[in-house]
Amino acid sequence: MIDLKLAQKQPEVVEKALKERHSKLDMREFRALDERRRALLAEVEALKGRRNAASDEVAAIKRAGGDASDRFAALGELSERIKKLDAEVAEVKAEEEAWLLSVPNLPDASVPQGADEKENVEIARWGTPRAFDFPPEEHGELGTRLGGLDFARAAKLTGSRFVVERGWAARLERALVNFFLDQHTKREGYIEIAPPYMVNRVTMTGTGQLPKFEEDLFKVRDWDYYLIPTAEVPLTNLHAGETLDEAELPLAYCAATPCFRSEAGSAGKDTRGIIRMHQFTKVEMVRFAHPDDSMNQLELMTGHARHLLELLELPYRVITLCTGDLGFSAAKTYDVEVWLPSQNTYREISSCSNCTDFQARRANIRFKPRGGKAAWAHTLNGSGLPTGRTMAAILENGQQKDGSVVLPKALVPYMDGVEVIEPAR
RNA sequence: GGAGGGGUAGCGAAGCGGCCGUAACGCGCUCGACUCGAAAUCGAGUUAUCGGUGAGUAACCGGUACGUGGGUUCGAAUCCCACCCCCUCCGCCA
Repeated sequence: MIDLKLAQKQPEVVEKALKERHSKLDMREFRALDERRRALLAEVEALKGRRNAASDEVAAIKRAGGDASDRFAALGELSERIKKLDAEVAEVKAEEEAWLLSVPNLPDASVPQGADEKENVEIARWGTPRAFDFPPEEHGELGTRLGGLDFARAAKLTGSRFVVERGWAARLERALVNFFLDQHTKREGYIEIAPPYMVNRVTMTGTGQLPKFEEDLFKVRDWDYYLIPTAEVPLTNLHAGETLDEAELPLAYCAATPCFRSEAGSAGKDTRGIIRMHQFTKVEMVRFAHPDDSMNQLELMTGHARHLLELLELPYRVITLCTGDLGFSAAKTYDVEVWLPSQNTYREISSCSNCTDFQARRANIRFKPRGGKAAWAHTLNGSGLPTGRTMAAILENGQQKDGSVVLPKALVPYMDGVEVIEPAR
């Protein structure tokens, strides 16, 4: 949520941000609601002031042993008017709140201007895509041929956009989770969390998935619970409603969880392989930072995601999302894209964002300097990394002419010494 | 699922329908006194949020908040209803 005061006092700043993001929201709607709310509030507060004063008088009379019942009729009428006005204020306030909740975060000044993903800016590249002397096989086919991925049975069990992993693939999944978590917890100082995979509506609202993106979520029937689309949701909300000690910052968490996404609106996209599933496993990094330090923290955290790909010997590039392509909660986002030989292109494998105070304001996450006043903390999140897309990249980049796959050396200890996945015979 | 107890400031906790929300009391925290310094002791201070006036995140005036949402009442932390969470016990269960 953006700052109410900012919208009231510097509407031009919000207006500019909305324009940069190519949003259709109109500040005039907000202005009308805000003015109406304040007018109603002034009116009802004056009436309440009168009621309070009168109540004090009644109390004084009663204490003195007098009879104040002749005042009750007029006061009752006053209370009725207050009740009606209160209801009106609540209605307008709810509308105003809904409007504010639908406003995306303000892009950071360093974010490049642009309308859509075509105007994202590449800022770094690592590794060289391998030259193949045979046509590289797509990872879904490859994984199926090697007996690790089973889309047919997943479709039988559930439906499309699910996969069954068998043998080496299931083992590789577990190896990747352990490898990622070990890097984060042992080398980079993240605290490992095992959170709930279902959260309530308030939690989903805190990180910005609700109310706007309900159709992207799986909802639990008869409960106000949702399956998490990413561990960002429970991790960021860990400190919802809390005031952190400034000395604790930056605070870093990581978690490996399944992620559930309805993928509404992406019908027909990425239908092959395991790039876009309804369920996938991801290790997520979340950081709570001091406002003055959060942009440094974004660089640091993006570095953690990049380092994993370097250890896995997977070529990648990093892009800065332009204003038009930024996610709802983010002020600045780096996407890390891994090389996929079968598609002859880089595909997103990690998205690292600084949400500044946008989620903190929704979820009420603050920090307090010693002796100072509490302020909104900044929250950041990034993938580090999803197992599925990483597995896709490992399979495609490591494939050999003989149909086998050579695994990255860093994973061998996690695979009980297995270096190559051989075709079954 | 059943029975009972509870939810009030950073924490613990008191609170006969009006004199209790700048919320008793205790702890903590901040500042000061004492001290070479510290501890102990003593003194002072210490809720958040919204609206108005205002250049002001200063000051002043007012509103709101006792888990959440309703209700009763001239007036609710206090009475009634529903829901949420925590604790104890019972049942069921991986």
